[in-house]
Amino acid sequence: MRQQQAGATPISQTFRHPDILEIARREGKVTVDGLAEHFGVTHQTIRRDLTELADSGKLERVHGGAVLPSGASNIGYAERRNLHEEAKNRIARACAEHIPDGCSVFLNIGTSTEAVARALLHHRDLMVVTNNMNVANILVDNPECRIVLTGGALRRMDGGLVGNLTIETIRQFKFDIAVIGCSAMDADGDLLDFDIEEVGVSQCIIAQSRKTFLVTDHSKFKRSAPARIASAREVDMFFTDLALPAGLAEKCSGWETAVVYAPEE
Amino acid sequence: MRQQQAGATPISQTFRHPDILEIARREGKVTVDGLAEHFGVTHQTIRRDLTELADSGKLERVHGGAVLPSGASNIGYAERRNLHEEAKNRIARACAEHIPDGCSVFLNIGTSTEAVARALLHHRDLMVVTNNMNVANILVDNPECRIVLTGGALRRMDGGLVGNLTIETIRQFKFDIAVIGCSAMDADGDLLDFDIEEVGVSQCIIAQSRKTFLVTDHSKFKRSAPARIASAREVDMFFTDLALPAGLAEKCSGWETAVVYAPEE
DNA sequence: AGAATTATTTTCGTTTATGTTCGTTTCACC
DNA sequence: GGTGAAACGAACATAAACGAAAATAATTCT
Repeated sequence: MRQQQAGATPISQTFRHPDILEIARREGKVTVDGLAEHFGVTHQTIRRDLTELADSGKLERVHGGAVLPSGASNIGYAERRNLHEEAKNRIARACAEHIPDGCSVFLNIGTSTEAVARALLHHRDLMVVTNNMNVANILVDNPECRIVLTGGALRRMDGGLVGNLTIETIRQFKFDIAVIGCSAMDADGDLLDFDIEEVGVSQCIIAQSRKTFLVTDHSKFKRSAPARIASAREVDMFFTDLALPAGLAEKCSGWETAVVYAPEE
Repeated sequence: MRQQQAGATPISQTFRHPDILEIARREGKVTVDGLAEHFGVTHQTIRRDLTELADSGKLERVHGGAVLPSGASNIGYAERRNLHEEAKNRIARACAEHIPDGCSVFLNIGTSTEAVARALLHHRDLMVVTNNMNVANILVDNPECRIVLTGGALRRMDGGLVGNLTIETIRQFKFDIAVIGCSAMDADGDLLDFDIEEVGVSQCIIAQSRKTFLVTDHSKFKRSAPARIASAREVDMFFTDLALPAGLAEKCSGWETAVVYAPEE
């Protein structure tokens, strides 16, 4: 009789709940079948879990599974997040493995950096500075992580905080590691972006960091973009999923830019 | 050997506790069975350990073991939000009615200001600046609202962004309306707060605004707090739910502070 | 060393989570 | 718009996990 939940439904506690939420956040949805197999339990058990998670507002129940509660998610962005999602998560995990506990990190705008945030959920004693509201919302769940947001106007499209406040804030810090993405990358090893303002931010981040990590999946190799952020020469570690285009790998080794491939597993 | 009473601190400086936390953080979870075997003790002992760790908030108990606390450890805040929730919403609606479309507004930290944010979900063409992540997350759902976040360290307790970045950001704006709350209010009409840092922020907000709106439910009239934000004299409109204490209403009318009561309906 | 306190184990009745079964609802396909 | 298959929720049985309390072991203190 001692520990009674205050309100109405005494929600059951199980190992699965945190995992289910993590999967849901990563994949955007979960299925009863998939979870039943993943955990090796019956469908009915998963249904109970999903019902409870839905009752407490963490998920939204649909036939056959559950999805993230509607609300904040932006459609176009959500689609882009699902694009190459598997690869991004692999890359992010590889990147997180090279981020030691206890260091200070900047996470830039971008779906890839958000994946890194999710991969940092179990790191300890981090200090994360970010101009990305989504990153902040993700890392709130890591109680051992100090979160600092740069100021700026909230861009609904991607949760980014933009404007001159951003750079001003960044100048006040010196990071151990900067984690950045890019919209495109050309054969010369130049990192490119669509948004000129963001380029300024990225350059500033690189300047304020001891090490620069780049996270980019292979789809960026084929594209181009108008604004130049920097050269891969300035990057210390480059995390990606597939082999670099001809010539680039050699350039990187010449520049002492370590290339880490996230295995397909 | 007697059982501990809840009120006192159930101190048990077992050497196992740090290890258990260490394992939990590495694995994300711990099992009673696993720990019992690992330490060579009985299940019951491990259960006691886990109960203690859970009571002190380090872990979250689940059937068969424990997991890391699932983020948002702001139980106190959630409770406070539910406190007088109805009144807060009424007050917030009254306040929102006095905020015209198309103006610029600052929303400060606090449960009352969050209620105002919810009441602004259907306003148009607003520009809202805030140091409260919750406010930003709420107003994301209003597509006709520009949102600017101040920079700062994220305080999980209440979603506040704190630190000197906050004031620096605020200084760069001039608001039509500032919406602030307070922790307490005394008979002289002074607005009080528990946190001295927040007082500085509130004062800065008032200084940068053409009008100041105060939202506070009647429970604040009976309390006190150590730090002084300002006098109600500097407030233009004061939104509350019940009649002001004797004398204060007269003072307000002398100060040209309009008092708006949110009807019980 | 002996008493007092604290930590752990043992035991036992109770609670909780899960699997199973079955009738009902929902969805997708014709 | 009807039909079959899948998904669903309720009810029950069971085994595991649980908490309380007494018994035992390991401390600390004087």
